[in-house]
Amino acid sequence: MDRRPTIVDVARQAGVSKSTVSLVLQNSALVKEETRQQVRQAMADIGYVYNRAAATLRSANAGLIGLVINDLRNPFFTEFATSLQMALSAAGYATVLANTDEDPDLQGQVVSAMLEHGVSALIIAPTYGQEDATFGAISRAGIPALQVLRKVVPEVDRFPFAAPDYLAGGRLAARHLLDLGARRIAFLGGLEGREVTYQRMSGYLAVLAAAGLPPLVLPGRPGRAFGREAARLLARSHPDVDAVICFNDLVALGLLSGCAEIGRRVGPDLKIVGFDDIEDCAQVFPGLTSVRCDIACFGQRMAETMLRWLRDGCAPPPETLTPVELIARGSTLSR
Amino acid sequence: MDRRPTIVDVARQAGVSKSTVSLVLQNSALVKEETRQQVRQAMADIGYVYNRAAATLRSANAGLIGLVINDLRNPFFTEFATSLQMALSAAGYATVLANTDEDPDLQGQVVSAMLEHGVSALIIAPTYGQEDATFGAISRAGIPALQVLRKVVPEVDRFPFAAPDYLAGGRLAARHLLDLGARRIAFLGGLEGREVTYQRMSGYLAVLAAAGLPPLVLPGRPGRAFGREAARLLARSHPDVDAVICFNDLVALGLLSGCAEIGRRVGPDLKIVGFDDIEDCAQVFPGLTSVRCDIACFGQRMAETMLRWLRDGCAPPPETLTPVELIARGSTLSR
DNA sequence: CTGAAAGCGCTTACAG
DNA sequence: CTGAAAGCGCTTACAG
Repeated sequence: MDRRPTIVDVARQAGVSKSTVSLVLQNSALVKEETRQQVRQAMADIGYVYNRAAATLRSANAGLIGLVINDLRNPFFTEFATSLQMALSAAGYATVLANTDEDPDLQGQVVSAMLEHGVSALIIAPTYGQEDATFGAISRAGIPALQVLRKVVPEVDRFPFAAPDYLAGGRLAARHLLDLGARRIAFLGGLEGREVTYQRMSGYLAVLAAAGLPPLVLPGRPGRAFGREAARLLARSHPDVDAVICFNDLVALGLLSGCAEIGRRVGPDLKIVGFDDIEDCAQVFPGLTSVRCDIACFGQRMAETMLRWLRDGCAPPPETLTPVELIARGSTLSR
Repeated sequence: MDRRPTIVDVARQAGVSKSTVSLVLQNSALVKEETRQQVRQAMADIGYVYNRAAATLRSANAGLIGLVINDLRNPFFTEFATSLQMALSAAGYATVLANTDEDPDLQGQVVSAMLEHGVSALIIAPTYGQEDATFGAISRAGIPALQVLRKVVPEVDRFPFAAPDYLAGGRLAARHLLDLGARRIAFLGGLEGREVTYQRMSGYLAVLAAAGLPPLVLPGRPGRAFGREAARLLARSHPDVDAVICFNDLVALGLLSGCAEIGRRVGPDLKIVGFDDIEDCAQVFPGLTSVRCDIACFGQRMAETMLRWLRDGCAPPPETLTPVELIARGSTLSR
């Protein structure tokens, strides 16, 4: 047997027609149990492998879902992608994954490639820029698509949006610090002009305004390197700052390292809150207080949402915000 | 236009036959430049999207490569998967990715699913267990497949193996510590019975044996949590240990946290070397000395290797070990 | 250089 | 419940 066996080979082996084999493949209730057994046995005997390309061509369902991620190296997104992929896999869908590295051109390319491959749906943690090119192409393809974690196009009826409730998270973080007696609270990291930065910052701004305290916003790249440098910057240029809310955990973890480096005590001297609650937060010392988005759960939830949309035609609500909670750890203890 | 346009529609629009359109799609030199332009224009005009499923059915090349990873949450593997995917994407291949979470059953499942999807090739960072089920299926499908980072089946002619030179890495780490005056060096982490654990340990064992020093091996799960606990274990049960080589960076970073927690000075009191050199190593304080595997480069290299195999039929050598180097940082400084 | 025809391996109505 | 036939959108020889 040098070529791959087809349903015709299976049919011959089992002594039925190829239509019957096809029905068995689809778990149709039309086929008698005994026949089903025979067919399955025949498949096993000749080593049949289902050819999805052929099935796709006829029925226009590839069983393939595209997952596009703006920064897959960030553990927050890794966890998201992993939990989503595993949930889809359990439901019989394979995941085509691409990292766009915050590059809009790359994003356009990979989305086109996925559409050519006939993905049945797309879940996209988008990057900013060239939104029309990317989402226009998806729109023309007419497949279900979810924008997650960042809203980059306003058409949430066509492209429903879901994310953790960043605003509430920022509020929780700010209140936590106020309750602990902090009086000069900064917001650190996140690129200026990005909607997601503003989202994560706005709860903080609201709480400070309500308390009659002035905000201090120090934008920066959302990675460890910036956080680490910021430790020096804070000590030198803003010695009055007694607490910091970071754009994400990477910035916060960098800041933690930076404080260790310059010998500033995290907790008593400077309280630090991260955002996302990636796994590292619980493992570093002192532990990093963070806003838990439960991204693994969020990933599973997005998988279910998409499966429901695909299977029952039941589109999700235009906007979904999932709850967040504050996890207090050593980085905000006073001693 | 409610159905997706096909090459027939493009042909009609451009006033040529559908064969010609197909040739244009394949960038065939047979088509006159002027005709090519017309056809491309027609595609753009009617919003044509290439249907790869149809092409695959006829020509048996899906332009899809499967990537199977045993632990995608570990930044080492994330970086590997990301760099590989991006290199494949640049070459026009889409990547189907799955995390197996070290579960052999899951691995069998996702590999089957990928074969059904007609992946042209497979790159697999395998888990231990049920090797025959997984690799038997790949073998029957007859597609090129690479086992990377771990060798789990001995048939390296059929499944070429590539990984960083772990043995050399262990040797570098041990020599580095001996040169710095360490006299009681432990090897920490890695599950017993796994080939990869032995690989990473063997350079250490060889160097210690040559120096006439007794080894101390403390196996454990390859994550931060184990490393952190190990700080206590070492201080209590093995106070004479003055240096540690860790199975991977996660263990080492956990150990770093654990030492901070119990107030043990990393460097002067205890020297620590990690393995992999993930990005965090340079960002923590003190910086973590580690064995650099340059996994991003390794990922790109594997992409090229596979592309050459696929395009030129040029199979890689049965075993490839890529060089590693020791990156010294604060965690092995004496003060 | 271009066109007409067959065929890849399935699914889908439609008869029986 | 099962079978014969058409067709999904391409590619691939084969003529011209």
